Amino acid sequence: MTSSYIPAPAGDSDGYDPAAIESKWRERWQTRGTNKVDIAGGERPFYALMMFPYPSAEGLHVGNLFAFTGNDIYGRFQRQQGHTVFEPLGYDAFGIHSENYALKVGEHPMRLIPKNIANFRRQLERAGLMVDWSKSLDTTAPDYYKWTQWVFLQLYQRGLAYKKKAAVNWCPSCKTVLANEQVIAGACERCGTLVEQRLLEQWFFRISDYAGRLLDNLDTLDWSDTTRTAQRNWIGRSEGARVVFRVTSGEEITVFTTRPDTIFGATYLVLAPEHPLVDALTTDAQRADVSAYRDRATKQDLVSRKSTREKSGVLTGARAINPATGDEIPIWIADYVLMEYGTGAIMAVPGHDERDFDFATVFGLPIVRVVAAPDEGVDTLLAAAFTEDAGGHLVNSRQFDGLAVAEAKQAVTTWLAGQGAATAVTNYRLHDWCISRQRYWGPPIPVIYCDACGPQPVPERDLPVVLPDIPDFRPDDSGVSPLARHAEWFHVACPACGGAGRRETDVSDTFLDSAWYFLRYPSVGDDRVPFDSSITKKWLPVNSYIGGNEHAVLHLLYSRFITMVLHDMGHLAFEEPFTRFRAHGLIIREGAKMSKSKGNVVNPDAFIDQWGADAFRTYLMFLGPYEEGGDFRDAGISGVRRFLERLWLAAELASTDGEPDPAVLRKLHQTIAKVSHDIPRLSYNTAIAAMMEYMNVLRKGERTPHRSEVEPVVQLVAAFAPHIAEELWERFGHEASVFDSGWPAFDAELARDESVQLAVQVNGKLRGTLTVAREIPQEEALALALAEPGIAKHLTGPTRKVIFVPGRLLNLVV
RNA sequence: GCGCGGGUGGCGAAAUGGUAGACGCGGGGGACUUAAAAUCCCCUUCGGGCAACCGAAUGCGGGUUCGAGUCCCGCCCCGCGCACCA
Repeated sequence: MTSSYIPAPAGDSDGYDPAAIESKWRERWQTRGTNKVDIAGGERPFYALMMFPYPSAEGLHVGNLFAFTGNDIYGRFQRQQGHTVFEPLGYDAFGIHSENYALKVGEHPMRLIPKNIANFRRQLERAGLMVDWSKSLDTTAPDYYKWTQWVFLQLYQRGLAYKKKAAVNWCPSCKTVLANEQVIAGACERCGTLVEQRLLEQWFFRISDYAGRLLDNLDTLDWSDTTRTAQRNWIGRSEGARVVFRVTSGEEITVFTTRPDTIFGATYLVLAPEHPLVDALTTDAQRADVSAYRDRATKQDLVSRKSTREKSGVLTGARAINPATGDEIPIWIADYVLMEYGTGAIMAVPGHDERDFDFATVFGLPIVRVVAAPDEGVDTLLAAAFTEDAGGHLVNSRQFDGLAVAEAKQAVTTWLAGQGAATAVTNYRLHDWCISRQRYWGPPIPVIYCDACGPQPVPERDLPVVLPDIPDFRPDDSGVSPLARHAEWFHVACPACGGAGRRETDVSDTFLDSAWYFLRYPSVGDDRVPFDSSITKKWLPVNSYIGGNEHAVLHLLYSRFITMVLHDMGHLAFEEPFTRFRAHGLIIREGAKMSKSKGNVVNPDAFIDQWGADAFRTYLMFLGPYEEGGDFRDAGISGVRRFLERLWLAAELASTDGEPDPAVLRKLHQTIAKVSHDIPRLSYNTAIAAMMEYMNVLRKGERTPHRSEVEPVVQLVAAFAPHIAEELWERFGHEASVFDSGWPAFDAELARDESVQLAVQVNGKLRGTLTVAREIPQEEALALALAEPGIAKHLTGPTRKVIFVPGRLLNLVV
C-alpha cells in the first residue's frame, strides 16, 4: 500500500501556497455547495449564530473577523460532530451611522449601502467562513423591513406600543434624538455638541411590563455570567413600598422607598420638578421661586442634570403629614429626584440616605436617627448618613424600636398598609423602549393618522411601507422627520375611512431591526410570513450565539423581549431566543483599542495577502483567550504560519511504510482529547498550542511521519484553517469534504502514559522528580524518593506526615 | 461612587489547590550550506555559583493549607459598563 499522494519531484517541490489553495477551495465550496444548508431536511440541526455586522464604508474590521472566526470554528466543529450546521450572516445596515456617513460623503444611502455590502461580502468570503450566503439578509431591504413593520404591528395590537410625550436628549448638530447611552458627559457621542432637552411625541414599547420575566428567566440561560449580571443590573429590580403622604391641603403624594423602616426619620418630602402635582401644591408665596427653578431644570440637558452632585431645590410651601409620626413636614422640589424613576417623589430620610443628608445639610433641615448600629445609642450623633442595614436596629420609632432593619421593613410596611397608607411593591429601573427616530434611514413606522379615526395601524396587506428614495434626506431642526417633507408619500388614505390621512414620519430604532433577525435567517426567501413555523420549530431557539459584550444589555434584552411577546401571541413556541450566549473579547493592538485616530487599525486584506486566510484566522484565535480578546502584534503571525507550513510538509512527506510510532500516537491521542475538550469551551488558543506541541513531536529531528500520524491532525486543524485542511484531505485521497469526515476517534488506551514524572517535595518545596510507573503505590514511591541523595539530604528530621497524590506528587513533612 | 473583568518572563500568554512560565514571538548558540534562506538541534524568569546546586519570584500586605497564581480578608493599579435609581 502506498500513499495516494505522490510527492512532487525534488527541485520542483510544490510548497504551501495559501493564495492558490484558498482561491481553489473558495470556488470548490461554491460549486459543490459545501456550505449550503439543507434547511428542511438537514439532520441534527445546529444554529450557530453570530451578531451581524454594520457594513461600514471602511470595510471589515479585524474585530469583526475575530468574532466571526471564533463562531465559524465552533460551527465547523459542530458539523464535524455530525450536526447540520446553519451559520448565516447578514447586514445591519440601517441607522444613523450610515445616514451620517452618507451625508458626509454626499451619496445617498440607497446607493452607498449596496456598495459597502458588496465590499464586506468580498472580504468575508476571503476569510473562509462556512456561511450559507443563500440565506443572507439585509435589514434595509424592503422584503426584510416589511416584517420589521409587521413586528411593530404585533406589539401595537397587543397594546405594547404606545405614544407619549417624553423629554429626550436632542443633539442640535445631528438633529436627532439620542439615547442616554449616546450622550457622553452632556455631549453627543458622535459630534461632541452639547445636548439639549426636548419634549417630543414618541413611540414606546412597554418592555417594563416584562421586567420581571426578563429578570427571572436569566437564571435558566447558559450565558456568560458577565452578560447576565449586566442585564440584571440594567433591569434593576428593587423591593420596597409605595407610601401615601396626605398633604394638609387635601392632595395625596405617593412616594416609592426601599427603606420603609426609616419612615419615622422622614423629615421632608421631595418631588421631581416635573411632578404633575407641583402646580397644585405650590403656595402663592413660593410660586415665583418654584417656576424659576422648574424653568432652570427643564432647560438643562438630561445628562448634565443627572451628573451634577451639588444639591439644589426650593420649597413649595405645602406641608404633608408623615403617616408614621403624625408630624407635619415640608414639601420641596429638587432636581435630584427623577421623574422617570419610582413615582417621581420621595420621602427624605436624611439620617439614612446620603443624598437626603447632603440636601438637609445644605438647607438646614432636621436630621433624625432612626437606625443604630449595635454600639450606637439613640442619640449618637450622625456625622454622615448611616446607610448600612446589616446589624442595625430601629430607634426613635416607637413600637418598632429594637427591631432589626430587615424585619422592620416588613413590619412597618404591614403596619402602614393596615392604615391604607402603604403597599409593598417591586420597582424596576428598566424603562420603556423609545423606538422613534426623527430621521430618514430606517423603516417607516407603519401608522397612519386620520383626523376622523385617530391613529390607525397600516393593514398587514399594505406592508411594507416603503421608504421613499428621496434626494433630500437631511434632518432639520424642526424635530420632524425628513419624510414629512415628501408630500406624495406623506399624504395617504386612511385605512379605516378612506379619508385624508397622514403617515407617521418617524422611522424605527435599528435595535428593532436586530431584535428579530435571527428568526428570519432560516426562512429567508419566504415572502408569505416573517418566519415559517415548521422551519422555526426545527431551527430555533438558537443553539449558540456569539457576539460582543457591547451588546450585552440593549440588543440582547430587546431580542429577548420581542421573542417573549411573539411567544405570548402564539407565534413562537419558546420565549428565550438564545439558549447559549458567549461574549467574545476585544482585539487591541499595542495595548490600545484599534481606532482610525490612533492609526493602529489592521487591514485584514493586507494580512491575508501576505500570510493567507488560514494563518490569519489561526493567529487571531491564538492571540489569547477568545472570551477575553488579545493583543494583535504583527510579528506573532509568523509562528502560526510556520505551524501550517510544517503541517503541509508533514503531509507531503507522510509515508505508509512501517508502523506509526507508539510515542507519537500517544501524543496524537492526547492532542485529540485536548482539542475536543477546548473547542466547546472556546479555548481556541490552548487548542492551537496543543496542535503545535504535537507538530513538534511529529517532526522531531526531521523524522518522516507515518500517514496515520498526520491524517487526524488535518481533521483537528480543519475548523481553524479550513482551506489547507481541505487541500491536504484531498491529497490524502478523500473525495468528500473534510468537514463531512467526522472527528478523529479518541483512544484512551493509546493516550495513556505508562510512566509519569512524580514531583517530590519536602515541606512543600520541590526537591526532585522521579520518573515512575503511572500506578506506583505510595510505599514504592517513598522508597525511591528516600534512595535519591538529592532528596534525602533535605530530610533533616523524622518524617511527620506523607502526602501522596497518585501519579503527581509526593510531599514529605519533617 | 457602584457593578463586572484583569494584573504571571523582554513580549502575547499557559497552569481540575499539587513540578509556575506549556505554546508562540523576540533573543543567543550550533548542525546542514561555498554562502544565504528554509529546516533541524540546544539555551533563554531573576540573583548567586565553574558546576552539581542554592535562593527569590505570579500587583502589595495578611490568612487558611502538608502545599496557594488559584481559596479567604484588607489594600493598590489598569480596562470596561452604569451612574443622584430613592
